[in-house]
Amino acid sequence: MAIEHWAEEDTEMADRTEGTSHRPAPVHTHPDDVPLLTALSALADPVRIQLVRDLAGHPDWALSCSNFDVPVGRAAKSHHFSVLRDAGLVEQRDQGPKRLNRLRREEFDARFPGLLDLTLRTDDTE
Amino acid sequence: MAIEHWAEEDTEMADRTEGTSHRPAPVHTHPDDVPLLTALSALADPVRIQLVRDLAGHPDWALSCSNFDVPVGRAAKSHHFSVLRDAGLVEQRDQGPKRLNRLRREEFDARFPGLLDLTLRTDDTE
DNA sequence: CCCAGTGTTCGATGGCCATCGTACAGTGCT
DNA sequence: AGCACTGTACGATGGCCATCGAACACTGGG
Repeated sequence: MAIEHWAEEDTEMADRTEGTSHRPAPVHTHPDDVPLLTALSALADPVRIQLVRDLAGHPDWALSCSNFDVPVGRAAKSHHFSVLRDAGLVEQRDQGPKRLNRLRREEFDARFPGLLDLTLRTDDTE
Repeated sequence: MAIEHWAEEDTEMADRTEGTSHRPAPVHTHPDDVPLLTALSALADPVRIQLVRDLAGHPDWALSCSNFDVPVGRAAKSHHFSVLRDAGLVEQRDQGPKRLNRLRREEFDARFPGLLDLTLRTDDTE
């Protein structure tokens, strides 16, 4: 299960409609291949929760990584997106120099029913 | 929100200046007072997941701490139960030298709908 | 009263992880 | 070409946390 249909390789050339990328494509993990512990660990971080929530508040592919307003530097932010990809929470697509993001709502919810909704709608009163 | 109703009764000793128990009662946190991040962090640990699952497989108050078969020493186990208490996942009650446990299913589920069920029934394929 | 069983606390340790700064690599624009 | 922008890779660092061993505290029973 969980077929990665992404296969993009550093093909030397050929003009493509939109795909000619000499840049390593982001590695994705399908939610079906994600252990529960990985999913929980991914969401057990304040910055990543904020990223997910922010992402949920915008249309798919609307936000590039730099558009997220989190109190960490670029390096850490990049790391967090990597974690979110590995947890099957985020899908990324390159467009120009930017890396657009999409929350994998349905796929993730199919694997971990309710977890994403919980993360999005729980009001953190403390 | 979250009233702790602690009226443990059965101690015979009439003379109670303040609980004849000479042992510090376990400190509990009601799920309503638990931030999402705390709940997720509590469950983002393999040993604690195992504890919760094991607990769910037995009737309330059926298991004392030593009855759980996890690959850690007593000290670490005690620490894990402390974390679970702070996350509103476990309630403990002293009986003799033992400390009996109960999974706070309904209260926790009311605060984080689906999270506990998810933890209990997700099959970890890897 | 001692003892065995149970659980907590303490200090120490090792490892993992979030973060930073910097350097580097692609991309598009002028 | 050069440049600004975007994101990643790398090494280092600091902190948090899971774990252990040992010491301690409480309980009930012989």
